[in-house]
Amino acid sequence: MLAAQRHGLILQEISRRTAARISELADILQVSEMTVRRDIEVLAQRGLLEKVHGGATAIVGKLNALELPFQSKTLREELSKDAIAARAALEISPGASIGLMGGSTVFALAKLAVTIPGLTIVTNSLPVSDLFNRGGQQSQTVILAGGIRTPTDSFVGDITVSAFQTLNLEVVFMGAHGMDPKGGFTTPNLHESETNRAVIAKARKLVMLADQTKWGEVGFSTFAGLDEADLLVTNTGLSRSALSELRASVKELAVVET
Amino acid sequence: MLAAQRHGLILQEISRRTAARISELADILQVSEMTVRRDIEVLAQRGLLEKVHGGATAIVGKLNALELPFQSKTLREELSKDAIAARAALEISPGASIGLMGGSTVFALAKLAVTIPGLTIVTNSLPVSDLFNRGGQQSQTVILAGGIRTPTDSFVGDITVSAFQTLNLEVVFMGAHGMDPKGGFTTPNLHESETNRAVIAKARKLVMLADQTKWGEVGFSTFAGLDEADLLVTNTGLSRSALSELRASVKELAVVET
DNA sequence: AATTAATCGCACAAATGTTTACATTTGTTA
DNA sequence: TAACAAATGTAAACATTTGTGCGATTAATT
Repeated sequence: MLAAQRHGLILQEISRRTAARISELADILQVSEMTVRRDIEVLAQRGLLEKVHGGATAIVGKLNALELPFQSKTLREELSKDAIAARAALEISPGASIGLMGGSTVFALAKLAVTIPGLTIVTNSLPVSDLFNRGGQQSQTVILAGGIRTPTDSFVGDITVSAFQTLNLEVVFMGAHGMDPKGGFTTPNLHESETNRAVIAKARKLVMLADQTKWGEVGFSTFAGLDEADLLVTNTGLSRSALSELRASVKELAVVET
Repeated sequence: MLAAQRHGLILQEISRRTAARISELADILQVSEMTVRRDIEVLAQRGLLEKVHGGATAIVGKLNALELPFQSKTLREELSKDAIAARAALEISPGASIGLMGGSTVFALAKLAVTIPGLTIVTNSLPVSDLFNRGGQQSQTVILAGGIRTPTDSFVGDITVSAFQTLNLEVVFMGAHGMDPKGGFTTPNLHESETNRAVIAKARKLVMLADQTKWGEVGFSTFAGLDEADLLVTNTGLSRSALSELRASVKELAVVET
């Protein structure tokens, strides 16, 4: 891995979690602590993070407060999400009206969408709203569908649903906690599930985003069958049988390299 | 956990509760009391909190400015808002359904409302939602009315309005940028004005909050006449003639000492 | 006022993190 | 591919942070 890549990943990790310790970063990046120290040294020199005893933190005044939406999980997963998001972004044409539902994978897509001009975005995710609010284009319109707030700063419930129902979206992008031939797309949160179902019923085209770790997972509540996805974007790492099951179920399948 | 992270958490806790004792913090942070002492020592050195026997307290003006969303203009205005909010809070009974519209004065009220149990709160203000999200009670329900986001992190527009229209609120609390016998209650933001108008039309009881600096100000758009307020809470400092004009217009007038 | 309880802060040891200097690996160029 | 430069890893000396025990100090209670 290139030093520049490492630098990027360190910044990403720090901005995501507001802080990280040397040992963690060394472990994640599979390099020695000394190398991480040197990386942090130069990044601190450039004012991109702050070096503290034991690790590094995001710069207080900068975008740290905004960038902490989704915590934990591994960097590897993060890379998968980014790859999936990149493929999904091809489905967004400038000037389109799109829906972005809450979740970390869709958030990765949102990061790419901020540069696309003329979009009308409807989302139930506060992190997504924050993202466009901070870095979006003048030509974009962002509507946050309100409602009841979940621990992950998404909004769900009747109010949320009715906001989506007023608006006609060309594409809706959605993540899932689980993806299974029998269980379909699932989530552990019942309210989120209801909200998703209502949005799907209204959507003209549904693009599901789910990395290979979701396969075989069945959450508490199903909000869609596999066959309801007009396009499923996932990444390599699924077994041959899983792929053929998916290919048979979803209308279109895209598998990206991680 | 990094020392820097601990410092952040301590400040957060202090700002939320205005004070905390060493033993509590040590328990929360899972470190020894001595470590908390040392942390508090450096934070006090930096002027971020005040060290007292038994723990630490927030510094009156300073910490609020860092954590809270609305820039403190003068200290006097801040105190006025708090006094007005205290009076307005009397209109909230436990278990009530209330509306809290965006604005710094209403936010001051929201800070008091977090301790009232059983409330159902509908707001178009992200800062208010954040406030309850962080410090609210289990028994409270908070609904954020989504829509288009303004620079002050309120939401406005059709979506916002329809969220309010679904719900029946006992009282709605609202601020204004201007208050004038001819101009009525005004704001410089047209969309905000439209949203306010729609909410007022639905509200059973309207409580307006406006300090004396608002008197005579006429913003771009009027959203209500003075006579539409069921209760106006303001503070001392208005002229005799202003008071008599207000008394004649609004249904009920409360003037608080600053 | 006397007594009790809680809190404070010092000193030291243990654990953790940093730095320096040098060895090793990896990449680049003639 | 030899020679060199750059990047990375290793290890020992050094510095910082943290926890603990304990007497001194402050608040609370009788």
